[in-house]
Amino acid sequence: MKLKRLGDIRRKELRQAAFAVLEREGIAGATLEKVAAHAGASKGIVLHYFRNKQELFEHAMREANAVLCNAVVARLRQARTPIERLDAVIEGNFEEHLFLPPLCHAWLSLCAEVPRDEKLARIQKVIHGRMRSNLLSGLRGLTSVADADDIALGVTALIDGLWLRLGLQPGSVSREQAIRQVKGYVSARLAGQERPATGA
Amino acid sequence: MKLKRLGDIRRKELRQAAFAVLEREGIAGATLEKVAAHAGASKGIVLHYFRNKQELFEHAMREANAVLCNAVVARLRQARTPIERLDAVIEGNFEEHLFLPPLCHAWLSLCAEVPRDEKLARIQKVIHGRMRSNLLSGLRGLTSVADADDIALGVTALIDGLWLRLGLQPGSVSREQAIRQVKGYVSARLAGQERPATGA
DNA sequence: CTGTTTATTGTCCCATTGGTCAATTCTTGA
DNA sequence: TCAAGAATTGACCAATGGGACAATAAACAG
Repeated sequence: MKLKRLGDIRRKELRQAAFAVLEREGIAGATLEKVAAHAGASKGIVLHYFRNKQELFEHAMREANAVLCNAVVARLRQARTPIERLDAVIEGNFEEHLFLPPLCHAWLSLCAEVPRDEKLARIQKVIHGRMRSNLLSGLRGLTSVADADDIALGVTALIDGLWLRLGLQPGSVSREQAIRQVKGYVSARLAGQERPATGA
Repeated sequence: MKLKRLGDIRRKELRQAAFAVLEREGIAGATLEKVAAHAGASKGIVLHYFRNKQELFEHAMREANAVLCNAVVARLRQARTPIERLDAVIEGNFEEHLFLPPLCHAWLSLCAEVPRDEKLARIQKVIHGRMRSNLLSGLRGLTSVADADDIALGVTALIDGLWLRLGLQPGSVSREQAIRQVKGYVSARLAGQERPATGA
């Protein structure tokens, strides 16, 4: 196994520090100085490893996403049936050590900047695309293509919404509640797909 | 009808300007100067009517919420049956002139500050509480209390999630799609309530 | 008409911030 | 051992932002 170059280590430390500061301070309060302090370094070092503030936080978003993504992928690897794959995605998105208010706060701050940062937008798009395709890998075979698409959209929205709720009112949604909620949604949709929806 | 005092007019102009700036610039880029410029006034006037920046944006959030709330209330007034009340809430939350990316962007920026602003948190809580109670006014009578609570949580989360999607990828969700999605959710949950959910 | 309150502006101030840079220390390969 | 390159720091800078304030203009009450 190849040893890590010092630069890579620093970069990782710094983007983690950036994310940590984001959790506490939000995008407006997340300054280079604070990030440096949190990493136990000087401001200069931050700009030595990242061209500018934007780039730093773009990497912070990638980092955070990778963590969440790994949780899902790990579960996905052990899933055999479509239902198991579905559950893997759902449960992975609410893993105990991830489904926490601070993480959500940081994520929210980054999402709020998406409209003004092309790179962030691209990252966001990739993230969402992967979540969607993970879901579809389970939903195919359980229902028609059109319904699968529709349900996948619903599930992603529901998951995002539950995360948001956690961030806005910590404690109002438990991990178990969230999982039950999403699973309930999926099973209800799958069971009722042949019935038309309510009124216009 | 009593004439409005000048102060009230100014205050309204300013908090609307604040919201408009928020749409474009996000919380980090929304400066007093820009708000003043957008309202065609000087920075001084902003701090004449609002104690500080925080207070200004708190009022901006109240303002924006009132608009969205009115849309729902107007529809709610014409609803007679529980189903109609439910649809009123759902459709009101995706009204054509409201379900727009810029509005969502501003909303996101404000939500991202909730964890660091007690007042914003309170406002958010009230908003969510009202949405929930509006939903429950429809759901009661259609299902048990426990299920109503559960479905109400799901609906609010789903609505939030769809808004988020709109903000992060404008054009990826249409108003009609969103409405269909939420209505489909409700009807599926109501139809399948006697059936247990999928695996653990 | 006049004194008082209210609205509004522009200026000033100080703290902060992102970013640059030269100087210094640390690594490391030859 | 030593020179070249990388890492790291701290000083510095220009720009900006929030907020205070005094001065002026407008509205208004008596």
